This record gives sequence, C-alpha cells and structure tokens, in this order.
Amino acid sequence: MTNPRRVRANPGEGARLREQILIAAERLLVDGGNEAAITMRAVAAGVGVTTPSVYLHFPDKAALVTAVCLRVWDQVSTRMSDAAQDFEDPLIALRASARAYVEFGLEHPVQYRLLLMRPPGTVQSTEQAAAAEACLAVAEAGARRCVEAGILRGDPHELARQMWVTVHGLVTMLISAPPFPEPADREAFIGRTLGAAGLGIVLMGRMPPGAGPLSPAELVDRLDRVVAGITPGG
Amino acid sequence: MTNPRRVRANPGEGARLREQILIAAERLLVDGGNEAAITMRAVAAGVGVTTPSVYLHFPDKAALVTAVCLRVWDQVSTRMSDAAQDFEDPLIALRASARAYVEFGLEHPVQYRLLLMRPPGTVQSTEQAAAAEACLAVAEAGARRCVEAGILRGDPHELARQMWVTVHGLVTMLISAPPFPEPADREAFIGRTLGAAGLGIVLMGRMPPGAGPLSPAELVDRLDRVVAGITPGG
DNA sequence: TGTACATCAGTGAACGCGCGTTCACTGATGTAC
DNA sequence: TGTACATCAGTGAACGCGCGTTCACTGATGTAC
Repeated sequence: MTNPRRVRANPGEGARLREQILIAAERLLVDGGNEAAITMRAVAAGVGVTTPSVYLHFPDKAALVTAVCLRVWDQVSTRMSDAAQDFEDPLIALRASARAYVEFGLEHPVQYRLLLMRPPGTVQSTEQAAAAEACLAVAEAGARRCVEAGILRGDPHELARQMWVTVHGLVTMLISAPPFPEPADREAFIGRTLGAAGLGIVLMGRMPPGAGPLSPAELVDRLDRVVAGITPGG
Repeated sequence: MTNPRRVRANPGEGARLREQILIAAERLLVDGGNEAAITMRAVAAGVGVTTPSVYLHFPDKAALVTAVCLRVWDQVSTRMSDAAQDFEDPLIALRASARAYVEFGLEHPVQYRLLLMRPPGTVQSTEQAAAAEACLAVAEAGARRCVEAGILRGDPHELARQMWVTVHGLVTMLISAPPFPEPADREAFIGRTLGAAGLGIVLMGRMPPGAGPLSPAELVDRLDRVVAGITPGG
C-alpha cells in the first residue's frame, strides 16, 4: 500500500514534503470525486509517509484543505488573466476571461466544487475569501477597461460580479447534471447563455437611468426596432 | 435528551412517524447548517424514538435524505407556480417565477445547498433528477407562454434552462458569501442581475440568425441607437 | 581531527469519537375461532 | 364471550469502521568545541 521507505529529507528540505502533500491531496480529491476522499491517512499514504508527518507541515486538516484551495484559486486567476491577454478589444478580452473561467470549471469539476460548493465551515474562510477576491479582481480589471473604453457602464466591481453570476451558474449547472438536466448540445448552450448574458449586461448599462421598467410589449417593440438596425442590409 | 416516552402508534398509524422523521431531519439540517447534521441517531432522538425505528420507514440514510430533498423540491415548484399565477402578462409571470425561485433559495439556504450543492453520490439521483425536471417544467411552461405570445423566441426548454443558470448563480453566490464577496446592496444587485439577464434573453431571441457576431464597437453603436428609441421623449 | 550534542524529519502505536447498521427481543393491539 | 395467536411498532444493546489527532520515541545530519 505505502511506497517503499522514502529517502529522508535533509534538514532544510522538509518543505519539499509540504508540496508533495498538497499534490497528493489534490490527486485524492480528483480520484475520489469528493472532498471526503481527502483524509490525513490517505494523504500521508499517498506521499509514502506516516500520518503524523503531515502534521509537521499543516496544523490540522482544515489548513491542509485550505492550502489545496489556494493552489486552485491561483490557477483560476492565472487562466483568466492569460486568456484576456490574447485580445486587444477590452470586451472580447473580458469575454475570453469568462470563457476561460467556464472552461476551467468544466475541466476541474471536483476542484471547482471544493472552492465554491463546499458546505460552510469546512475551511478557513478568510484565506478563501481573499483568494476569491483576487479572482474577482481579474474580471474587475477587465470590466474597468470596458468601462474606460465606453463599452460598459457602471461600477466595474458590480459588473464583474454580475458576470460571475452567469459563469458560476453555468459551471455549476453543467457539473451538477444530475440533478440539473444535461443540455442536448452543451457547447451551443454555453455559447447562447454567455451570449445572452453579455448582451444583457452591455444593454443594461446603456439604458438611461430614467427609462424605468418598460412593459413587455414596449420592450419587445423597441428591441425589434434595434434588431432591424442590426440585421445586415435590414 | 430524548422526549418522554412517546405514545405508541396504533397499527396502521405507523406512517405518521415517517412524516415526523422527515420534519425532524429538515429541522436538524437547518439548525446544523449542514447535511452532516442529519444522522440517524439525531433524527430518531428528535422524534423521541430509538435509532432502529427510523429503519422501519426508510431503508437507509440515503433514502431518508432523498425524501427530505423531494419535500423541498416540491416547495420550490409550488412557490414558482404560485408566483406566476398572479400575473396576466406571460413575461411578467415568468419574471415572477424567477423571483420566487431566488427568494426561496435565499430564505432556505441550507435546503438549497442540499438540493443543488451536494457532493455527488450522497443521494439517490434518479428521484432527484425527476424532481428537478418537474421544477424546470414550471419555468418551461412560463417560457412557452412567452414564446406563444411572441415575446421570447427559441426552445422553451432551453430558455428555461438559461434562466435557471442566472437564478441559480445568483442564489449560490449570495448564500455562499464568503468565499463569494457580499454585494453592498443585495436587493439592487439582484434586481440589476435579473434585469440584465432578462434583457439579454429577450434580445438574443430577437436577433436574426444571420446576424452573426458583431464587433463590440458595432454592437455598442447599434444598442445606443435602440436605447435612444427607448428613452422617453428621446 | 575527534567527539559530544542539538536539531530536524520523521516513525509506530494508540486515543476517543460518532457514525450507519444489525440483531434479538418486547408488548400492545386486533382478529379468528 | 373468552382465548390463542398473528401483526405491528417499536426497544436495547452492540457490531465494526474510519476518522482526526496525540504522544513518546528514533536516527541521520550538522555543528560547537
């Protein structure tokens, strides 16, 4: 079950085990499909070490799980930043960040659950909140560029959060089917959902504050006139 | 700890205990804030009965938790249906259903987690999926009325799912803060998020299929022309 | 250059706990004769 | 009308399990003198 006796680290090299523990914990998480698969015993066995050794690097289990989370949060932020860098246009860059977020969630459903679908109180929440804020900051920076370019209007912080509602809803729905029903064409569904949300956020920002709530009939009438303008040659 | 010895049910009345067990389980869930608070021992003690008695009504714990879920799903569907009945206009009725869903989630965050943020494999998923479909069917019926009235376009099933992405994302974000950041003005945030999503879905349906992706500059230009039409007296 | 000692990265065994579940048993109620 | 019996809704005690965590101990490495 356990590996053959591992080579004992030299003094000063103990931190290497810390990294191995984190990797083993994430691997257990993914293989087990569930946070419950992370146990101190299994983590230790995965590295080839006895259980108490884990406590040399993490004061308790919550701290270990938190450290796993922080690694994942970092990956999310990086993916979003990298995706945005490929595009000049700020709205397209922001859309790319949103896409990158969704793709990350779909590629790493178990980790995504660990970050954002955890029962409350399982993890040190202060560090988690800071990591989530750092991730939101990436979207906020993208939204700010759009605001500065005159494309979006409003508070970048709130705009980023509105985007987050959509991409988070999309990821959780798709990685939780069942009980959510699986869409027939997943890619098309993602495209239309993100497209509609993006349109809505852009349009919402361009509504004058005094416009007030329109009746559905008025709304549809006005939108149809706009669409007529959008249609090529219409 | 346990209640004084309960009155033994007469033959044929044993089903009464089943209902009491479900109520006790949901109460434990809410008080504990966590599915882990539902244990066979605690449920039995909550009703004033010994642990094996629970097994007379549920074959195992998963069946008990599933039964709790089904009760909650039923409440969600009912709330959505009831909310829609108050309005003539199909889009307003649909919006009311969406609002009712969000309100239910915010009022019952622990139950909401149980339904839709559960780690996989904790519950009998077939029954869950059917209950979720029944809930989706309410939104789908509302979307179909909008399509028949010419307000929305597209497949009602997919339209309902798109709405679900938004309301689910909104609920989970708000009941999971932290790690999500809490918005400054919760009500305003809900209103703007649902408003933007609704606008987006309506507009998306009215884009002609050949319109294709516009550049952000074009998009903003066209939308601004529309908005000028929307502005009262503009 | 030799040696006593401190440090550091671990080991091995065990603790208490709460959990889901099972098993043999009980005692009141209804029913057939 | 009396009585033996089946049924039904429970009880009481215990099972084995895996978990997080702790404690005393070990043995290789580096270092002061």
